[in-house]
Amino acid sequence: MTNQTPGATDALAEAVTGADDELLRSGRDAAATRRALVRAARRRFATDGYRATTVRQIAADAGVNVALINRYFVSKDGLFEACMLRTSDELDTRTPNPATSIDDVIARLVAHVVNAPDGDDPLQLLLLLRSSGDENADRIRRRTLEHFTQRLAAAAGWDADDPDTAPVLLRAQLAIATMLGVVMLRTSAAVQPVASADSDDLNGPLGQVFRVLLADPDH
Amino acid sequence: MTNQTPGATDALAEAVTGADDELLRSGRDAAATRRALVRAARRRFATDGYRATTVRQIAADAGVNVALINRYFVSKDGLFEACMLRTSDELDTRTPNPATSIDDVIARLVAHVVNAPDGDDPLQLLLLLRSSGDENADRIRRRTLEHFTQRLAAAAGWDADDPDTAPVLLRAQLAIATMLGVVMLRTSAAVQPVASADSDDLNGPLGQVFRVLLADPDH
DNA sequence: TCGTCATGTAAGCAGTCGCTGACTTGACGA
DNA sequence: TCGTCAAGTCAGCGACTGCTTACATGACGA
Repeated sequence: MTNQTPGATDALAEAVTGADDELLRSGRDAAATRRALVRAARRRFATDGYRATTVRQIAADAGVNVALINRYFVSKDGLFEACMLRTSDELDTRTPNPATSIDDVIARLVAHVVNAPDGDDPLQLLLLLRSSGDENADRIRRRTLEHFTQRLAAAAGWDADDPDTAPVLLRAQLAIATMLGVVMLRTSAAVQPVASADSDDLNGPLGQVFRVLLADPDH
Repeated sequence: MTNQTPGATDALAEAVTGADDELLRSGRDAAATRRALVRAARRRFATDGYRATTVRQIAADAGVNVALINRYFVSKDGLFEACMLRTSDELDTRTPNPATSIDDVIARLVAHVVNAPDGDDPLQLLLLLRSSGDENADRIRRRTLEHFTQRLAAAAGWDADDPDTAPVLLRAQLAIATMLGVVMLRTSAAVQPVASADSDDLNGPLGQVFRVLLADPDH
């Protein structure tokens, strides 16, 4: 089962990096096609889930022929994996570094839940809760979440060499769980009142939760 | 599109109430068959999601012929709807009443997340995050979550006539979001360390979160 | 001008899905 | 003993799924 389609070997790496384009207008640009597919797929996978999303939908959203999904990403699973890597990458570049204050970290977490610079960022968080059943994609997902946990713990000012680092990681992960749960209720279930709550409504209580979980009492 | 199959009109109501049976041994008992189907379906829907679950899987799990799903629940969506109602019912009977202390309420919430009396209770919580795409089932889901929010707020000792009841409901909903997020990370993604954390590990931090969200400062 | 190859297209295959309709089986009262 | 009907079985239908294959198109160097 070696890779026979030309350009498919590095397709994943290429599609993961680089900025998103709008819907493809004219073809004959493989890189742009791959980006358009990943962009469309991430939206669909995040909102509808893996199984409910069809490759024909994704292709139509991207304005691209269906067969190109298999050409560039080998399979639907391959495209899903590329989406995971892309989200993992974005999460990495956006987590605040340890230099920032705890209040700033918390503020950015809340902002991440409410809305984000490019519009559909909370949805991308949901991708971390979707499973394709593919073992490889699931491993990436798990690794991304655990990596995010460590970076968040570090950003909160915790030392990785701390003897009791395990409970610290657990606390950071509970904060992530809260984020994911809130985004779920807001977008997937549209439950009131949290679905229509704005930044002002959420800042207080969410900030308290994150502070309880992440703030070092010694700070 | 009126109901033509005998017994299908009250099938939903009957299947929702009553205790679960084990896998069906010998047939000729419509009520038991319905219960076995709902029981098997709830497990599958909660763990694998709606689309990834096939009616043949459910029927096999229940030890029942596939066609009976359509006979008793009209459609796959109908069975899903019955599962929702069932979960809604269980959630209602299990939420503590306002008489209990806030500490007791919090302890029960944590227990709900970690594990439950009958074994797979946290999984049933996940059903509230699954969507079938069917409008009716989604409405039940939303209503169940909002009802659960109100009962939790009441159990925490908040007055429904409180002038600022909206932020109270929001706080209760954030607690529910945290529960759902944690269960998601534990069961669906199997992310460490939260996935292997036991009651002792979770009691402290989760209790703090729930207390911050639910505890009335005037109490 | 022509050969080459990356890029994109069109049609369809094999499999699975939810669901249906005609059938059999069994319990039970007259 | 037999008629009746709920309960359950069985084979298969139409639609849709992911994916493949054969082919068309355009850019570009020799």
